[in-house]
Amino acid sequence: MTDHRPLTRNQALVLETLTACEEPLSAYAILDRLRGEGFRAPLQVYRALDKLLQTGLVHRLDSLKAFVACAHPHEHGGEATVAFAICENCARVWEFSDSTIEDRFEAWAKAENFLTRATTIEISGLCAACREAGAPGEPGQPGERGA
Amino acid sequence: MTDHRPLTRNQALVLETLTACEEPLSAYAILDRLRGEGFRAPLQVYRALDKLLQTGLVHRLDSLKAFVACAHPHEHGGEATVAFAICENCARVWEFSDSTIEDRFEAWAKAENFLTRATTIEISGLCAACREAGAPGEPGQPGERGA
DNA sequence: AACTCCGATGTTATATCATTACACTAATTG
DNA sequence: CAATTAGTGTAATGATATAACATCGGAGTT
Repeated sequence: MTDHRPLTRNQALVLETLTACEEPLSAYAILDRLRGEGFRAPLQVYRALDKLLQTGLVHRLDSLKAFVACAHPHEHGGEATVAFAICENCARVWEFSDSTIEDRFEAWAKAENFLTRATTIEISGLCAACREAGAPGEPGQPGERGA
Repeated sequence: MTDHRPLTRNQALVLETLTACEEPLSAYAILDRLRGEGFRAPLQVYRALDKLLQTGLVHRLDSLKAFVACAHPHEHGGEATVAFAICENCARVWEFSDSTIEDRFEAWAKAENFLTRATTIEISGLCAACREAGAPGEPGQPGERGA
């Protein structure tokens, strides 16, 4: 299924850009970072992303309209169900999977005779570091949104 | 948290539009359906949607960039975690929740000290009726994507 | 009533995200 | 070499969402 032809220059550049960045990047943010490499139009980015998404090397975060390099590209060939936790303060992303959760979704699908094609799970909130630092949104933290 | 002031005219119109429709609607589709009621600009829709999303009467489906009326508006005040199954063929949406799944997410969050604010779960695939009808995408079905 | 606050509204313009259409290149394979 | 297939470059456009600004109207004052 996942055809493993080598990455083209554009695909490699886009993947490198995402891998080098801690945070998700929008397609246009990727474009801006690659202008020095000759990128000029959004399509150059979107086309590379299409391929990288197909092969599971990159994920799209719908809730952010942004893209991240896969944290575990070797582990799944784009098959497994993955959940993302996204810090609203620092924008970092944690990628994890849970077989119990997968089982429950499968059970629901079986009961409803629903044929699952793709599952998107995104959790927004505050990561541990940002909570400690008293990032906005943490209840009980002084000095924020007082009025 | 969920303040229950009555809906304004614009909010009520947007909610009625979504409730009357079996499928999710984009903001611009809602706008078009409400031009007869005097709607002229996207903001009129987006502002009503903001309120309806806050109160949990409407959900946004990130994967479709579209909005649906909540199927169980009385049950949760916008608090519970809900999963959506979306048929790629007929566009209908099933809304369900599963306490085991919620528990697993909570367990992950606790272990990582992550403060969850919102959870988005969207499953794309084919519903039972569309599978039976041989909708595109169903493997083993004759007459589709032969070449 | 006059005053103030706040949420909602109407309108224009603009920002952001994504795709269509078309012409062309390069590698693969019969 | 012809045919096929993926990829590329460019311009134009479509689709989704928000910013900025002026105004309105109800609720609670004083």
